[in-house]
Amino acid sequence: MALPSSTVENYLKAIYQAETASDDETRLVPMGKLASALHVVPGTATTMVKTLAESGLVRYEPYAGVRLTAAGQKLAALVLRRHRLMELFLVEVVGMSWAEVHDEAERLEHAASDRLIDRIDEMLGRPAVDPHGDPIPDQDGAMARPRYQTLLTCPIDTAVVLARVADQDTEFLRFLEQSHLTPGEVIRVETRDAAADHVLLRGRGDRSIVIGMRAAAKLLVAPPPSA
Amino acid sequence: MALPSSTVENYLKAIYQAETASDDETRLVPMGKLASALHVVPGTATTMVKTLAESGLVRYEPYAGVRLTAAGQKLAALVLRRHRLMELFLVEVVGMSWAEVHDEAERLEHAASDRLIDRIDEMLGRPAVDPHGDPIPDQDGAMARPRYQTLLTCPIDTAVVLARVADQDTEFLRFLEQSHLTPGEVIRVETRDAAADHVLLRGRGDRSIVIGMRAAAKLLVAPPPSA
DNA sequence: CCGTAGATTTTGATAAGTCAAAAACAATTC
DNA sequence: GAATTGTTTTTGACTTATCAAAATCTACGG
Repeated sequence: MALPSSTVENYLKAIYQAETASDDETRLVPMGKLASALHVVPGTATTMVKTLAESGLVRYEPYAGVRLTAAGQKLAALVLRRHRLMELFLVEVVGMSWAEVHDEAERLEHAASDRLIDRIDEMLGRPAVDPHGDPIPDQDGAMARPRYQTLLTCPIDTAVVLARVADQDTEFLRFLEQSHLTPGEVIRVETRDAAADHVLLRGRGDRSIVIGMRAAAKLLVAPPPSA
Repeated sequence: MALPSSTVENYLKAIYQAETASDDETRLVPMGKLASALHVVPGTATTMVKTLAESGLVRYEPYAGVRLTAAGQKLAALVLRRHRLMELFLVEVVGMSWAEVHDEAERLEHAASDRLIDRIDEMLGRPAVDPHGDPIPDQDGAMARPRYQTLLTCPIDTAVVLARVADQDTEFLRFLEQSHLTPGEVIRVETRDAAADHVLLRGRGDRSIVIGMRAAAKLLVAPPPSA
């Protein structure tokens, strides 16, 4: 089979991410979701998904949605691998900002050869996660899938380690960077106020930070290593 | 004007390189040359060149050929800049082989942002030439254009410095690498034999190397620095 | 100046992606 | 269970880039 175009790669990646972002991962990804993730009109997504189904990369159920096959999952994971290794490389080696590497990697992931990616993997010491804490699949597409709590669900007044940021928006990442809310930081939730839609954090140097609940849900945390 | 597609970038680059490779740079590049450089049929090149002409990037004279306008030249030079900086980066920072970076850069040059390219330029200390000795244009598209002799034209039995290799074929480059015929090496032409179509060189460690005249013409040399 | 060889242009098709808008469907709500 | 609302699919069209093959042009030799 011919190598997938970057359009195909982007569809597979989007389906993969929609599947894993869902509460119930066995649910089909609806066309509307997929279309808006890819910034195309729904009809375009339908057409493309039908051709992906013919290639055996997805299973498509009309009016219901789409799901990756095993082959599609593997390909999607390898795209994510390229993307995440590239992001980490751009941060660690090239010295680009945490906040801006996503868009760059979004294009480079389709241009880099497997050889280059493996070389980067080696240079970085076969890392497990990218700069946002997203896990990096291995050459076979296998990837650790730790289940984290979020700042909305973790215990109050207990130290936790920020493990992963589930958003790639440049402005949001810049804000987090300035607030020292990057993976590895130890923080504590002091209060949550559903009515006010906010979460009050105590961060590095006892700095206090208030973020909205939507933002808090995007910050994934783990118990501190020594606890 | 919208950003040029990578196809447009490749056409401009090919025209640029055909122009500068020509003895008389004022001559138009014929369609056949351009088409074969890009691995397309001549009719495709004609069609594309006409649309480039409408964008003001080339001047096209039917049945005669094509030439870059000032705007086209600048764009082409910036593509070469991206390509050559990327090649040097892949060799110096990523540790890829001299012989294999060309194809990789061929794809990455269309995906890398100006920001990334400038960062790479800075990391490498604003280098003047790429790993093959090809000059690197600056941000404005300006580039030094030294005129070198070749191993066919340089004086016999005189030390010269290998300055540039005018060929990107991986196999050829691998051969040169193994023969220590890379930019910077000091070598000497011992004999040339037109009938036998060969040139006898004395390279590093007095190693003697015989290459054909076609290959010799691709090795550009300069007088040694201290001579 | 005529004919021909070789290059170039034209013409008609094709493939990949995409959109706009009409048609069809699913799922509620009354 | 019929109507309405919101998705989804279909249809027809468009863009970019390409090829195959026919038509045309240029330049050269006689």
